[in-house]
Amino acid sequence: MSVPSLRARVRAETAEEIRAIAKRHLATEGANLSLRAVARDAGLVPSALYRYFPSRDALLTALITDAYAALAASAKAAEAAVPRDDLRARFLALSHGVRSWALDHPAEYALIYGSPVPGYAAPPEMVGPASEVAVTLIGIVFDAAGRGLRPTIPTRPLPAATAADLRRLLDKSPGPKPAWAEPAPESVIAIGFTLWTQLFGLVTFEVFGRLDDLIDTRREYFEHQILVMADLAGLDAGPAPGDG
Amino acid sequence: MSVPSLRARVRAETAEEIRAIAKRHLATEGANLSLRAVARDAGLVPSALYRYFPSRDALLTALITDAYAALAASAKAAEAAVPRDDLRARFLALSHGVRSWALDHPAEYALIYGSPVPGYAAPPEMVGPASEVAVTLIGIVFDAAGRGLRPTIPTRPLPAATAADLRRLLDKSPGPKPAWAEPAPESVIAIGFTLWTQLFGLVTFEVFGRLDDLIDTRREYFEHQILVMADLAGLDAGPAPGDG
DNA sequence: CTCCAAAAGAAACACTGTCCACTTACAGAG
DNA sequence: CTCTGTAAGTGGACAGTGTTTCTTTTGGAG
Repeated sequence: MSVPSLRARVRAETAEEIRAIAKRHLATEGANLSLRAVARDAGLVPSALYRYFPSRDALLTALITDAYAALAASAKAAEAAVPRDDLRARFLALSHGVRSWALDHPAEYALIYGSPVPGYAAPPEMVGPASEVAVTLIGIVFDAAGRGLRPTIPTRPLPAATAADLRRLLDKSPGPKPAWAEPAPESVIAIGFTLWTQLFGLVTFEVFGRLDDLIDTRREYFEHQILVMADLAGLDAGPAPGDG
Repeated sequence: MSVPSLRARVRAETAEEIRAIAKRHLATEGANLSLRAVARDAGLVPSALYRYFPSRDALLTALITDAYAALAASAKAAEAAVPRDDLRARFLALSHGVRSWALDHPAEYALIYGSPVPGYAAPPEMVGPASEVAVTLIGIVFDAAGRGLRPTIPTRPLPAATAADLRRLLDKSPGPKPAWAEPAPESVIAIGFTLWTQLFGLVTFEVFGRLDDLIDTRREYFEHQILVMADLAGLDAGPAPGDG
């Protein structure tokens, strides 16, 4: 079992090629992915595809997994390339990372952030990849809170029930707990959710054409709206370089 | 031509029944609407349906039009039931109107705010119904600006190009122009777009299941996030009643 | 070399949207 | 009233789909 057999390797290769072809079809044809068409392009008979994916939905699921991973990779790479002190720049980079991947892969983006597919229920192992961007974003607002940055708006008190929801979420998540007491971590998460919603709202509107005939300067508009949210959350540049 | 002929009346009736059946199918089956299944339920042979809708996409378009109208009706009715002085309550009512309709009609909501259908391009006569909610929302922030309400955050200057976009939009829109000079109407529109994006971002996340296992107290969470945006925009209750 | 299991193929089934030729039924003209 | 043109509805076909079953080929292990 040390080295995978030739059969196993060529099998993995074929599966990978099928995924690639399916992604190409998705990009050109749109959401209606035809199993038979990708089989044709793969030089296979339709039923042969069932040796690799038990159903069309399974192939779709594989593409969804890949899409989540690729989106998160784009977003996290952009965010990681920025000095960690500069909270505002980290949020901006993360946002642009999400947006640019989405614009480059609109069909795949629609697959993960568009209408849920009818009978499809996300397998439990998908919640990780699916929430990577949100987790990274929450990490930024947590860092900000840890550094004493405060929202520019007086923090609106959370409804008690929702605060309990968010606290439960915090307790369930791994990693060290926040060390500060003020503001309450729940309200920091709530602000993170605000940014998260706005970020994907902006991207979804742009990718799905809701800005057509309204906004021509897409990138400027996006950046402006993101910066407004950074203002709202009180995300600010860190101390001048050479301070630590 | 004064009174429609019997043939015309029964024809309109049949078309309406087809739409109703299609909506029922949409609600139960999800997005994959089968023309043949609709025809079966209507007691018709599949090809007979083509006397009423030239294609499946045309039927879909009819449903989309209805959905836009119904959503706008729900939102505007809720908004209109609130004293016009109370900008915050108007925004809150509009938001709840959008949310409750979306939750009651998730499949129809997905049709209009989910992934765009592959080959489909919205006909020009759809831009009106499609933007009714946004127009109403912009109306609220305009009213607020006219009454001297200001965002709680210092207004971030718009990028010049985007400001031009928004000004063009304002010039193109009918109705009286805003009478105040400060803040610039463009930045008021920009704030309206912020609220618009957040509103539909919140609703879409909830309807599409992105809040599953995260937030149980959906309504409280939604209202909190909406109120945060009202805070941001500086929407406030009007003067005490009996002031005008 | 033999044998077995994996991979690929062939064919069928039940669907789908769409088109075409044909029949039926009705509204209006003479 | 009859005649006629048009609209509505029927039946059948076509190409395409996802999926299953059975069969054939083929590659690797003993």
